[in-house]
Amino acid sequence: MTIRHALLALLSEGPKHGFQLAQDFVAGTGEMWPLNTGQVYTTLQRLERDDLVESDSGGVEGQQKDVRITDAGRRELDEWLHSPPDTSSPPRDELVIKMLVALRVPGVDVAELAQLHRRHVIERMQEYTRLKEDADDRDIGLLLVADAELYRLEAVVRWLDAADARIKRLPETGTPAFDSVRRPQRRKVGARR
Amino acid sequence: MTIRHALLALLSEGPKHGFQLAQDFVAGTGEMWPLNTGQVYTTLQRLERDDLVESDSGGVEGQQKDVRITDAGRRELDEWLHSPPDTSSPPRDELVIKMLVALRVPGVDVAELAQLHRRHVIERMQEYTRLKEDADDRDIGLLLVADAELYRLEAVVRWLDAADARIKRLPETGTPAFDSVRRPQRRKVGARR
DNA sequence: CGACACATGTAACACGTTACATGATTTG
DNA sequence: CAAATCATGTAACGTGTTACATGTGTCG
Repeated sequence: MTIRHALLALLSEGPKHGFQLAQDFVAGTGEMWPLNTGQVYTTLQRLERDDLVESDSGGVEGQQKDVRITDAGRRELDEWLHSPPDTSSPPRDELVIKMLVALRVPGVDVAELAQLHRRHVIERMQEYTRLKEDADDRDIGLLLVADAELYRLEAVVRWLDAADARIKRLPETGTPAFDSVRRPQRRKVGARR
Repeated sequence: MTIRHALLALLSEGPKHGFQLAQDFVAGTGEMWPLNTGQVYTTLQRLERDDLVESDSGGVEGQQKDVRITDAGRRELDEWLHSPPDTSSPPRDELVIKMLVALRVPGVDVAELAQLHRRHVIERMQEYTRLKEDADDRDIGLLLVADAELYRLEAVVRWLDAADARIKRLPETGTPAFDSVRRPQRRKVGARR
């Protein structure tokens, strides 16, 4: 749903054609987030199907075709801008799942894994820091995206450290495989939502 | 690719059938991440197609069918566990995109938007904090997931504040629509990767 | 002319989600 | 018996990704 609404937002500036939308999007993120041009057209088709945009129907094929946002599109955009992402359950984080399941894989040193990933994250933080230093101060898109990634990665490092501490505090180091395979499903009381 | 490998990990403990995998996954996250049972079966099909797992072929239909991980599956799992998520470009963050494009939507008060989202995030942080307080100390899955979400949300708050500051520091408050529609595409030099 | 940017699209595929259909087994 | 749980699956849909095919305009 992200690209969809982003295109809507870019169209709220005024009518554009597909190629320009793709470029505007990529340029707007300081080239941090690439976007395949082809995807723009498929997304535009869906937007048009849902009456959120309209285009110069008929016209010459192969020529540039201006796309306009509709009133319904403006309403949809406004709602999206003001709605918080995903109130239900927290987003599935690949690294979190990785560490979680690693606990159950026989023969894996989880603490070592945590350190491995920690090093990777630190390296990437350094990359983004360098990138910000070299960046044009006016490229607000790049700066905001780099900021976001830096804060996010910092949080990952903190979590890895906290997770490492939690795991070391764990009592049972015995093989969990035996338990888990045979143990009947325990019943949870008061599951949330 | 996340579920796929998570199932592989759970199967490395020993042979299981689909339903049990689904339950193990959900229980392993302290019920934080739901998983539709149906998806497990489709994912298992793909895993079997790729020779990462094998099952008791033929057997009685409708009965529980044990699935085993293969050697190739073990190698794949090990590689996944040790590889850092997505080195190429930073993950697309919906909130970041939202704020980025909001800058270009006429008639939107971006600072106000930032505060709106900030409040939402703070509320969710409080929820997860409460959840952790009420949780069973032994439910390592729930604790780790809640930790991850808390650190993540904290980073979001920091970013929102930083973004707000950056935006207020911006010089041009004039209508950007005019520029952007007419201005020819500027050329970026030295685009990264 | 040839390369390159501009411009529009399609095809195939992977992944995830929801909803639904179907039965077997257990238990109040 | 009826309801809940266990268990396996399919169908439809949305979104995203990569790769490809096709053509126009411009400029050295």
